[in-house]
Amino acid sequence: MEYIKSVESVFEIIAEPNRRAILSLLVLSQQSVGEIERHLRMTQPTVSKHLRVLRDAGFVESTVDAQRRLYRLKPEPFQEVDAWLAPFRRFWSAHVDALERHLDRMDHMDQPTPTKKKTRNRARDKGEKK
Amino acid sequence: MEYIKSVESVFEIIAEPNRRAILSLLVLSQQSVGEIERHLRMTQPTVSKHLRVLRDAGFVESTVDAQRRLYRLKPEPFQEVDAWLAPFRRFWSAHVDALERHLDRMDHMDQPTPTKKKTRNRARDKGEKK
DNA sequence: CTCAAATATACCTTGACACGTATATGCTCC
DNA sequence: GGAGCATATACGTGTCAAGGTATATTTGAG
Repeated sequence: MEYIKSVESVFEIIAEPNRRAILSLLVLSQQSVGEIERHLRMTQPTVSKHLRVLRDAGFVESTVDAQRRLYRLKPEPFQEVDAWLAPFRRFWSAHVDALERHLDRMDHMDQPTPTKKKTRNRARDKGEKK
Repeated sequence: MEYIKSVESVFEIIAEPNRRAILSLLVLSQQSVGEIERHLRMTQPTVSKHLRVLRDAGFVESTVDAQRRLYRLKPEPFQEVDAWLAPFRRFWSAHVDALERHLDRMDHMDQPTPTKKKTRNRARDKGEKK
């Protein structure tokens, strides 16, 4: 009966690490399946399947070049992510401002530590692993 | 052997629709578990479990208020998503610009329409930050 | 100390999905 | 038209996460 596959949300698409890797590669320039395969060390079927998902979700499109297919990014889904992020961005920028003010105040207190002025190491916070 | 649960990426966290709903609710104001439960029509264990995941991932933090726990957002993980999006943002804004140039050219072809010159709706523009 | 309310966790079941191997389809060149 | 490369799909398998129900934990009230 083939139910409509129900377009999964863009978030489920980018939740997969290999798909994010493909997208990050394609942002540099368009690539063929084989090139992606070699760059990312994935098997060919895996690449093809992820590309299928990405194409169905509108993240990429392809053109035919002889036997190759060249894949390139499409902007819309990224804008969707960005749009979702917008309300939170307003929220967090307030926080960052507060944090920076706080840290600036700390800078004046003491600490001759060789902390490179501008390069506050954020990035992580909880003790994640790697 | 209990492998380390390996902090899952922020993308896997926000891939879950209920979790995105919780986040969207919390961006308005902090909420107790019960309030979230009622607003979103989810069972209490489901809410608690998602909050646990969100807390472990650093998306939220909680404070105790009598028997209630009040949950509120934390900004860091959102910034992580935003950072990932950055390269693509450069990419897609180029596309939007191209589209705008295209549309501007169309404007000149005919149409004495009083199209407000400068105000093509750009929505994004990334360079926010007052 | 006991009860009740609010929240957290345990256990189980189910379904989705990512991967690998094998195979099908498509395109080019001879 | 057949050989060979590039890409797509089918199928079987294992893993893992999400939800439900039941229960534990914490806190406040009396």
